[in-house]
Amino acid sequence: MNDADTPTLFPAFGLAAGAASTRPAAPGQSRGGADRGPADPPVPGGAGAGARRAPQGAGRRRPTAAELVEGLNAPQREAVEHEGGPVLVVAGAGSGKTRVLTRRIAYLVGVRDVHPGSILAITFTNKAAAEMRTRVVDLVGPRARVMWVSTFHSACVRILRAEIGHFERSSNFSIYDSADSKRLMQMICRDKQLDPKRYQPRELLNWISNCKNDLVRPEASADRAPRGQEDVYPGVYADYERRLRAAEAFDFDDLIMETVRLFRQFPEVREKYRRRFRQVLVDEYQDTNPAQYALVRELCGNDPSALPEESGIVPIDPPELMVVGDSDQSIYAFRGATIRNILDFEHDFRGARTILLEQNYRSTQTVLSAANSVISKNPDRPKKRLWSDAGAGEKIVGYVADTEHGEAQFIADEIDRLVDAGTTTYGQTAVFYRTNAQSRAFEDVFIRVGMPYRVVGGVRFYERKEVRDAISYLKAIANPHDEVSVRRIINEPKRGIGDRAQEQVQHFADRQRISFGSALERLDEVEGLATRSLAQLRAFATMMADHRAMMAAGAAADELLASILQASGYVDTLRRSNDLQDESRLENLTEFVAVAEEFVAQAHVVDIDQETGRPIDAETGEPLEEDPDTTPSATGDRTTVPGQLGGLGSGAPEPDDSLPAFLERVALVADADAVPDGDTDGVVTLMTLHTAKGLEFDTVFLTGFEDGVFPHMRSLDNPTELEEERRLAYVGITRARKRLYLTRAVVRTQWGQPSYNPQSRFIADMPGDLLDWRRLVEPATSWETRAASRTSSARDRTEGGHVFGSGVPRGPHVDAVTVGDRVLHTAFGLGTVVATMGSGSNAKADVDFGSLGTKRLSLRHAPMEKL
DNA sequence: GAGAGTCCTGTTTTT
DNA sequence: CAGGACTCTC
Repeated sequence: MNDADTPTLFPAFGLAAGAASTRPAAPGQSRGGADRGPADPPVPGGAGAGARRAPQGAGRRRPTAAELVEGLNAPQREAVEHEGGPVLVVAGAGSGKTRVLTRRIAYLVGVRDVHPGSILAITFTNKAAAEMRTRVVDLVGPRARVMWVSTFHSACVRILRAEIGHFERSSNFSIYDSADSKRLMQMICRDKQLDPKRYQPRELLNWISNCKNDLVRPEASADRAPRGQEDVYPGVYADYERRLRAAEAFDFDDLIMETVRLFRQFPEVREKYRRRFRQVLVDEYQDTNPAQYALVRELCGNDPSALPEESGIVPIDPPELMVVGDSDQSIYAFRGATIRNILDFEHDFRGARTILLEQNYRSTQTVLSAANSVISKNPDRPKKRLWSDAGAGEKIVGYVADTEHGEAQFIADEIDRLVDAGTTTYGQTAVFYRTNAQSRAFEDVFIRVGMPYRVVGGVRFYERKEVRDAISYLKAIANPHDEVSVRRIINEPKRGIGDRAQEQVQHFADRQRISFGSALERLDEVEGLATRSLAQLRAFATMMADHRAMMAAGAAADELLASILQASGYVDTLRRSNDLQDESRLENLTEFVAVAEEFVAQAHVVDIDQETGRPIDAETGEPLEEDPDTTPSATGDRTTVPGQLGGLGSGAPEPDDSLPAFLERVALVADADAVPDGDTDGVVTLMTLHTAKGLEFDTVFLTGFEDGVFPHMRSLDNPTELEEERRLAYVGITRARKRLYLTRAVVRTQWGQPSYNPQSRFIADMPGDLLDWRRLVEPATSWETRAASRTSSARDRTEGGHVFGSGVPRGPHVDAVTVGDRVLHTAFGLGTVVATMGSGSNAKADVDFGSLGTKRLSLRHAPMEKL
């Protein structure tokens, strides 16, 4: 949490800031905190060398310009050295993008004498931010720490905490994640007595999120609502906003939208940040949404809205802007990202240049050729072609398993084989899948055969009930008005504050127009409470008040967490329980406390000189540079506060161990932040394709190559979504350095029922001669044997290994069916159509085969005929 | 007010 | 199949 500006602007809310900054570092925690993770060595030579570097003294030599561009190819170098107008770096997969970014920042600081405090670098994940910071610090020394390297969300929180007073809102706001938002929406739907069938919280939230991503406020949202919902949807949106505000909370999308709104409504504030950030860099630009684009535009555009005359502020020239991205790797359209942003960059930013990075340093040519041919099927794509001089390398291995377990078994066997042969290591191997649900089969098999693995994502740590409960306690302490959090834990563990009692409190709160939390402070005035309920409510209120007092007195986050878990009876309840699930809950809570302790320890990696109260470098003991003043003199407020250096939530030294700071970190961490760096722990990595973006492994297994799985079912009838799926395939393929496997299962259990999916169309998009099919379909089980032998294998095998070719089956099949039709299936026999879905080549039908059950069949592929 | 049992729905990706 | 929401009973 930044707080740098907070105390000056909002003394009343300054409690979070000061307490920690004078606290001396705990013994043993003051050293070497900043050099985790792989880093460029101090002398340029190549990214990713993992060695822990020696501490750098104050007298370390500045890298020279030549050193900073050493080993770069021409376009990379051009990007690093570029000076002046806006630049778009189109960085294909594996083209050294991160290297360019870090070297450029180092170059700015080391050669062009840009003050680190005037650099703003936006990354997609906190982990990427931390890594970038570390690398730059390695290159130019600790003073680089004062850079802002963070995600859009983190940067906006930091700005909002400092400036939200302009909107007359408290800087002590909570951040609602999607689960919180959902709960709030459920409350709203209940209160408005909306038919839960017609109005699903999730759907409403998605719609609202889209509005916010497009910077559309409730008043203006009517024409975006679905037909017939022009009143209800905007009404719900308005309500949602009201209640967020009452709870003093922002949801994820608000963080961006409100910052943009702030800049637009208060140009002098915008100008302040434009003056501060003279160098702006945005990574993964293809994944930005319209709101994020607007933010970049506010900060870096050359036509900012006019400043009020009376402010006397003369607008400053726009800062230098560099955005880096690859439209082929845009995979977040589903959450509002617009590929338009990168495609139109040159148009949006006057005088922009484009630099193309097409040489790939990661993969073999075989891998790249496959990736190129898949992605080239996307229409209207800016042409570019990745190339590599790494040589052809091994062929891509294809494998068709009978079931998802067969698929997993093959992969387990194959990994063991490769590792035994010394060809690769567990840590350099990854298994990717489209949806998290697919991880299960792999886990089952991997556990059975003793394969060391780790799953990234999936049931996220922070989504577990007990962890969320703990967080809610903390949030409720930090922000008494946070309705969602207070309500969540008021009766958790059960303490006899039931629905009735809560309703009465709510009722009172409504009548008094105060928050639920405030009503808890005035229990005596609440009518109709049973004596028992009243006593329990009082106890609860007292407990919370006590912890708020602790917080105000400067207690650190870990201390508060441990205390509330005890005081609330949460831990005791779990301990007493016989349910063995509760045992693991207890473990998770222990881990969560450890997370908090780690956070607090981190907070003190930046040492504070006790005499001067100024931050000193943990390694050298020398004073760190302060942030440059962020404030235009015209507004007169001073914002530089010692001890507030470092990037928020970015893995940088965090000089604030307070509860709000901890909550902020917790709210903004992504699962991707937990992704291990390469083979740090020597185990096979399992994750979704989305999570895989930005990573690389020697050996990659892409699984579930089936139409309906990947590409995902929901995209099959939508060309735009199909394009995104294809980009996802492109991302997956280009993760592989040396070996790539594509696997699929003939039959896989999906939502409890077997489903037969045809081969993914993406396979047909690759040249057949790149593929070496290790196994096709084996005469083993029921119908696919007969079906497959007739449709593909025998005939297609002769076509240069391009096995399933067009994927159009031979033999009996039907083009269309309607409900009630009787069909004869080659394997299942006589059946009755009970439902149909999709159309054209995606048409499917549910067919009741009596004792064999009902099966969903793709008409295109099902070997059956109409009777 | 709590807990057990049942229905039912939905299964993409995440800051 | 699983998780959540909802209902019913004690």
